[in-house]
Amino acid sequence: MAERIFALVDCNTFYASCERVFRPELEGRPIVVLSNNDGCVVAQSREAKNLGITMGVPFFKIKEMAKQHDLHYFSSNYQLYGDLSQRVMSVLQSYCDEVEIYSIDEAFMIFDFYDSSEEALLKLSSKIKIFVKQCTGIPVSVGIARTKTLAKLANHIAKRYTTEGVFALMNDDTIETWQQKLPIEQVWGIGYGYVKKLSLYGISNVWQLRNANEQWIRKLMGVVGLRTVKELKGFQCHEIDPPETTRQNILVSRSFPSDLTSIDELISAIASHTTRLGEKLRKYHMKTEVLQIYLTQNKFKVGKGPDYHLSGTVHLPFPTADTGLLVSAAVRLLKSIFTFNKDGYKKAGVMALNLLPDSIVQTNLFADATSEIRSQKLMRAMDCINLKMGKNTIHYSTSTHANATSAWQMRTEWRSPRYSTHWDEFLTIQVDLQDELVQRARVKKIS
DNA sequence: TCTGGGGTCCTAGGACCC
DNA sequence: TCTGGGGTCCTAGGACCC
Repeated sequence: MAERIFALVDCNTFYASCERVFRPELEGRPIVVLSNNDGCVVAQSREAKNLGITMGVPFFKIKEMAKQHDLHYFSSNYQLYGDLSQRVMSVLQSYCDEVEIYSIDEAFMIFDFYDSSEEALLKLSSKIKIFVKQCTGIPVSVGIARTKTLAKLANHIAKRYTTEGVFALMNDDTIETWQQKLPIEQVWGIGYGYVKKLSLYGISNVWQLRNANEQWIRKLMGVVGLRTVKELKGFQCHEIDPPETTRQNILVSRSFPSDLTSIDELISAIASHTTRLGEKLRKYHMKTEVLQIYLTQNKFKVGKGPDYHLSGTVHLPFPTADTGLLVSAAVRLLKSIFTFNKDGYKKAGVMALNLLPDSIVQTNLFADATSEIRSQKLMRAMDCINLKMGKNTIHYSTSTHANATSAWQMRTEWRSPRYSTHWDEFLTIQVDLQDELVQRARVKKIS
């Protein structure tokens, strides 16, 4: 039986790389990608990181710098990133059956049917790296180890400390050297809170964390933390998650460009979020029984005392993915929890809990079967039309409430074209054909 | 003027039941 | 009214991830 080895393939500065695929002249130049509303930086190219631009920094704070350093900035273009991500993943899947797509830009693979010498593993990784780049234009790094946590660490080393972009944390000496060298915040599962807590006990590098007393870790960080420590020692606690893992919750939330005080605006926003939620439910073939909504105040406004955080939950009479039913329930719920607050609300969210696959859902005893069928037909028709003609071509009027402006709608000023998913945004290359033909004719004559 | 969105897992505590 | 053990379900909140 071959040894089980994990590889983590991670795209380098993924969003920035996606933008570069279609703008190759930006190779080597600093790029950032902005969050919704063009609020803050969510992704930076290596060159932008070198300028000191960090994840999460508000865009207005670096606008001056952008001018000075010829920084290129983009609004997020999730359709483009999502499409390129799928292409990368399908290349990986051509190499092995066990691929866990962990996020939009990374995936775990199992290498157990290969020769498990370090040399062979590195060779294979390089091959994958080159092939992904050839097929998609996206550069990736590969980390290899016996546990997921170590593979993550190996990937970090591959990215930061090697020119090849592949690295194996397999033999004990290498593991010790790097664990001594790297700070604990590089470990998967150790975030800001634990870094602070652990530093109180003098634990700052990975080697110290790995050698900490397990019972003490269990008390301080729970079973999750204990698993992390065991994985750092090479004991495998995490498996590859099967691809059909179904999600448990679906959330749609957005911040608004400005604070909203009017309930009409909020109704319109909640209705629109709920519409998205319905689309997602149907896309995943799920229904929901429980709907939760929340409103939050602007956390950056100071001196406001306790956070205004309104939330409410409603149990639906039966599981559904019908936008009409969901919207009316959400709006009723909003009206019942809404309290006026002069500073307004900055963000609203709608969440579906207790998800059920639509195949096994029993229809409500009291609902007649025909209305269920009608609802399904209507939703299918709406989804089809909106897919073909564009988002919101057909929608419930609540989401464009009569008294509401569109003050809550998102800003995306600098979005690049959706090159690979929209017919009218394809990359066009202009070639003067006449000229080209004349040139060729000349060459022919001469030869 | 301008500060993201979407998830997971685990734990503690309260309500309620036998 | 008090006493005890054991269990389930739900919710809120804390930690993390990308």
